[in-house]
Amino acid sequence: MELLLIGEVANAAGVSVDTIRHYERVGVLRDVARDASGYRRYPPHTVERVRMIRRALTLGFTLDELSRIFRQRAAGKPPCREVRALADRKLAEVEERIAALTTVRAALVDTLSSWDDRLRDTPDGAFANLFETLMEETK
Amino acid sequence: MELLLIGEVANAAGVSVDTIRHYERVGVLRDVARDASGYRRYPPHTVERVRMIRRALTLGFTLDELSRIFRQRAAGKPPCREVRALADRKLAEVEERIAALTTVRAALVDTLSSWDDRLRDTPDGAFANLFETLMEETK
DNA sequence: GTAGGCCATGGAACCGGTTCGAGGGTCAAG
DNA sequence: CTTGACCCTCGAACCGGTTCCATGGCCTAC
Repeated sequence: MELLLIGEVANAAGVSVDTIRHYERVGVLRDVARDASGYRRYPPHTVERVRMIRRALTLGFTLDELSRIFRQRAAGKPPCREVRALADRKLAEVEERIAALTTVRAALVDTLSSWDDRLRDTPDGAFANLFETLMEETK
Repeated sequence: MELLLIGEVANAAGVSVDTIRHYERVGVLRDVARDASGYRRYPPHTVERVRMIRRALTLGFTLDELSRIFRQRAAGKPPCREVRALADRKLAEVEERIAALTTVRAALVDTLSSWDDRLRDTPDGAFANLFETLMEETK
């Protein structure tokens, strides 16, 4: 089987070589064999591994969590139940953030409409003092 | 009129004294008079100003943007229209983030259900290799 | 006069993932 | 033998808002 250079892996996975080395450093990619020149040589499935990491990141997992999970797995202790529980917490977090952002969006829409009212009554070049209106809406 | 100490302002506005000094440093609070001991003495309406800043932050404005706006206003150039346009962009950003998070949430829900399927078939103490399933869902 | 609470300063740490920089090897093509 | 595209390491910068640190002055009360 042909082993890949770091740049090939990076390219195929759509990340930078720095990112690959970073992943190794924090332990989500394991140390890999080196050729005579000291270059890292990766088995092809590493690309999938990197993509999997990226996907886990977008789902809200952190590199630190992934590294802990992989370490635990390498130690022969299947972390599946913990992983499942962790994903559950991620879901709760995402839902919280959506809720918070939805509130923000509503507030922003309100703010915009009140600003537009105010701007209609403010001649060009005058001060509408928009930010001063921010407080009344708070309550 | 009684002037407030920094701790009093911080307390009333629900932030730390460090935050107040930070706001001064980045220019969202203007430099304020000092008493004989070198202590900052704030007019009471500063508390409202700090609350306004916090509210603007929750709406997605950055300290840097606020500082620019305040500077422009202090220079006699009403930034109202620009501020309005900026808020519009903030709204768009918030909506983008909500959309992104909604996608993530759906993916997470899918992931959880497929993991649960898999866990049902995996005896305790065995490896379910949950993360390996992450890629198929991508496409 | 000393303890405890407030205030001052400038600079650094924190979060997490990524990128960049300096300084230096390896290798193939022209 | 030089050019250019790779690769290596280790450490630091970046984003933004907040907090923390060391070091020191001020003020009140016991």
